Amino acid sequence: MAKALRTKDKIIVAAEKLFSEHGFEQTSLRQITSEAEVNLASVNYHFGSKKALIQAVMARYQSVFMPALAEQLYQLQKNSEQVATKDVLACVMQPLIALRQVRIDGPVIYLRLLGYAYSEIQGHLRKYTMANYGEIVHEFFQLIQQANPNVCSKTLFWRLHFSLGAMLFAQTSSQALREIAASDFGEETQAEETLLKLLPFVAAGISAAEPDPKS
Amino acid sequence: MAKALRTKDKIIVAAEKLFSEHGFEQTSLRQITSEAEVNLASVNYHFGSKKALIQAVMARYQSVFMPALAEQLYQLQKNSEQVATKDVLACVMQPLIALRQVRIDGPVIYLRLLGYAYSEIQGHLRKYTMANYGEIVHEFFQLIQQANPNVCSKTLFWRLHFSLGAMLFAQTSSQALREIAASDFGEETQAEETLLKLLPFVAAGISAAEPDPKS
DNA sequence: AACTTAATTAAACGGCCGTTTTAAATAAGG
DNA sequence: CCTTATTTAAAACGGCCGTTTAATTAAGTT
Repeated sequence: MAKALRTKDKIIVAAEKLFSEHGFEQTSLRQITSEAEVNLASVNYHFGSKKALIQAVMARYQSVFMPALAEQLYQLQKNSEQVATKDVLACVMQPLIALRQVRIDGPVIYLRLLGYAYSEIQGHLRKYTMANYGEIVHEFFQLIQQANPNVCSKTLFWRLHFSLGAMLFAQTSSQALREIAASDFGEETQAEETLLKLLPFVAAGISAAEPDPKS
Repeated sequence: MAKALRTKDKIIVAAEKLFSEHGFEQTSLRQITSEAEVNLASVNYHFGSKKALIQAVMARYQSVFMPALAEQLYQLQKNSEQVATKDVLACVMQPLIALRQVRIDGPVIYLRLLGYAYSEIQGHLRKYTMANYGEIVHEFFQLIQQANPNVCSKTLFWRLHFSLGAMLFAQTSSQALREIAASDFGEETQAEETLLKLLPFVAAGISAAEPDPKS
């Protein structure tokens, strides 16, 4: 029984690493079981299928991140009458850091997984997220609207997805971009620094004045 | 000889469509040759390999887009002493529209191809682009710097890639997002409208004031 | 017209994929 | 200690992949 959990965990740990590095579909079960040093068939024994393994990996992070996000949003709307866009956005930082409890490099892993999940299994992840954590997502959106009363909801919807795209792209190609930045500007950029640079960018973009419709 | 060009073109047309819909690695040569109604082996005969086909597809669009972008940038810096961020960004619109001359839906196809190219073949596309059109990219960056003298170069580098990520993400998941937006807000969103919504977002993000380093 | 070159075709190659089946080893319960 | 599940292990399954081969057809040249 104790050994069994070991095997299952070894698969999860290896799968998270390889999925976050190469994406879901580009990672084969043979790569995962080789990295985990377990037998190929044990994946299907413990998880049923590759798709189920992917879901298990994602669910493990979502189940930690989403409740933590809900708590942050609750504290924000409780303690402040007038919320600012940057404060709502900042609510995602602590839950991200909380992912260290599932894995030391959990925050980075989760963001990269999210990026691949969005580009590879399109609507699937969104459907799962909305079904299980729809209220949290909805509350996040409401707070963003509250912070930007002069921007129409439809525009905010798009701008939030632009922001998501900026974050996921930056994370997915983070390593390559940081190398280029280092060779162009001489300074090293840390992975977490990227997220800090992102916040003012998306905060300004979300709150930008809507252009004249006659241009 | 006339028939030969037909086959080669039929492959290109089918490949562009399927690549832009499902990505490069997810699209098999058998899908392409089936869609094009040509023999499987003709891809390797006319292009040499799948990788060469991908490069041919991308090069066809880049060779139209990049010179057109260079012309726009030249006109901008020639006619205005003080350039604004939104004007530099607007320089990409006409070259995008010019892609209609390679295919009716060229602009959309090109952006989606770009998105997959960045996420799937990471450094490869960037290397190719810089080797062939490095000066144009560099001039674009210079104009952005010129328009934002108060933002340091390194920050602008990251913000431009955030912008690229926002655009590519919006295009890659454009169809799904537009469906969601339609069901949530009742109005249909056109594909081109998405790009217009993007401009003020990234313009504001790029020009955002840099935050205090002590936060 | 015959001949040379180019283009198309059908079939097969080796390789990796996710999954399943088989049997052996291990742990748990009576 | 023996029986019964549970877990690991190795091998094979069918399927799709990119690529190559060899034979056939079409086009171009003198």
